[in-house]
Amino acid sequence: MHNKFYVTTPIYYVNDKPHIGHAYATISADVLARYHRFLGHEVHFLTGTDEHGSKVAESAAKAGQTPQEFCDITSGHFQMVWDRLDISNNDFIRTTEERHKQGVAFILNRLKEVGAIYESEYEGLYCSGCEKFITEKDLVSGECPDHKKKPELIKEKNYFFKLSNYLPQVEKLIDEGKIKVHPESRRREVMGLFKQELNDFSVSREHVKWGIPVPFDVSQVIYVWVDALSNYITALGYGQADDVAFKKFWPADLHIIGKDILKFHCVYWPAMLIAADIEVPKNIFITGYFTIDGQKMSKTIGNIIDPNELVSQFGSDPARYLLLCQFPFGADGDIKAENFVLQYNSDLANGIGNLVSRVTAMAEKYFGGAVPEQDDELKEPVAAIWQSYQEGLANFQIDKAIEGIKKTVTLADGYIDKNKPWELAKTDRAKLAKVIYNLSELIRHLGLMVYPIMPETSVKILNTVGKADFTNYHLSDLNHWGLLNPGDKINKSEALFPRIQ
RNA sequence: CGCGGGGUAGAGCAGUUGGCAGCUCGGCGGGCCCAUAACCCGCAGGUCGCCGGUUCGAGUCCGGCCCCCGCAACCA
Repeated sequence: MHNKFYVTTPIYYVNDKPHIGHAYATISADVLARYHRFLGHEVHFLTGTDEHGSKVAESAAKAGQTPQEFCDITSGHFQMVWDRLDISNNDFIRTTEERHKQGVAFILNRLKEVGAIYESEYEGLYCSGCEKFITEKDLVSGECPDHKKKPELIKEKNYFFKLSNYLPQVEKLIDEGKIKVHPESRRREVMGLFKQELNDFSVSREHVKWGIPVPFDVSQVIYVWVDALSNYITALGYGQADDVAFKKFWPADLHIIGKDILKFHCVYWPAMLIAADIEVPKNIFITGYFTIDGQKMSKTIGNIIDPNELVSQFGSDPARYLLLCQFPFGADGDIKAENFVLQYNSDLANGIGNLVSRVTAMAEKYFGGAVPEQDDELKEPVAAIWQSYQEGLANFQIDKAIEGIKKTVTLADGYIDKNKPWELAKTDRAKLAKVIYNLSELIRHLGLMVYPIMPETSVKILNTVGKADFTNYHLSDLNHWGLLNPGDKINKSEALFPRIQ
């Protein structure tokens, strides 16, 4: 079963609008999904929205909507932006869907049956104005700042998950690499968590109304983590009548997550799966965080960038590229909004776009748009680039793929400058034919490399050399040298990425 | 002393086992004229967060300190 690939993004909380952090995680998953499809693997790519909890209910009330109406609208924002970004997900799970509710109820029952869940009491400060528990830190001179009331100390009955029972097994799985946590620095962070106190966690709430009822106690609602994490299997049909997809695709080959939810995915989730006797995910990749102009992204600072704006300004492919090229996959990085224009112009317009334009223009000008005789002068360097490109993506290093694309462009520009085709046109037609062949074939490779990251551009590039129809091929059929044949038609490319300003 | 990540050129980042500090963008100067005023070559720019230690030699190893970030409001 090594030719399937199941990749997930976090499910995004609907109490927020999509921002570039969400987009970064989702685009990354999309790149890997597209790459694996291109390898010929059977890919299942899941994303979705997390829709329960008191915050959602509050926001809905503020907006004068029912929680479900509110969720429909905000979940729609995510679906729309993924559509605009050409995200190729196979499924979109919403935690308010019936299939998910069924699956979660099944899981909770199962955890109860195996004795992983026990009843206990949660004690906390409760504000009747907020209708929720608040912490001491929230208090202003002993009162709830929103309602100017003293919260009462109350106890509520809750169900808890016996995390401690499973911690040694989870630690062992991660230590032995059965669950691979990437990058390495994050793996160390997770191993550090086991040395600290990790408490059993509550899986239900009595006062929250907007949620999935606990199947064995309807006075309670299932609390966030069991609800949210389970999406990765409920979407595949786990706990439902039709679980074919679950049998086929689980365990996940890759969960992509943000660092804020590392503990839940690397500790709680495997523990729940072990308790329920379900296989654990193979890889968990923690993405870095953007800071903007050195500052953390936040609503209060107001520096949040809407991915829709990027698409409107640059188009879908460039938006994808610009987000991915900021820093190595897995690292944090700072960005400046003004840099997007600079990078667009240098990498895309001057780099990829201009190269395709100059090569196809020369092919047309010197050989009437037909591929001249074959040659393999650039065969070796291209093979080397492919190797690091593929090794990189096999380890989820999207930055290596981008590096390969840049190297290919640099190789081609340098090759043109070295050989000066405009001089060969006057002095040495035979040599010119070889140079143009090498460049045309190189463009074809560039088109293939670009595919996972910029799918539309890939087709445009491959169209110029008449090789855009690759639906029935795998990458391994296409990424070796010499597939362009003498006489193949080359079409002069229009500007792929018009310069901005 | 809670745990973990990080501080390297104007900006964003690489730096494997300690051995002449690199990449991309931006700036400056040259070249070219096929191409989207694009491309190629060269130059400038760094007390590698601070202090101390080990060493023939430290961005890298050790100790201490400062600052930023995540775990821990909203949130990938």
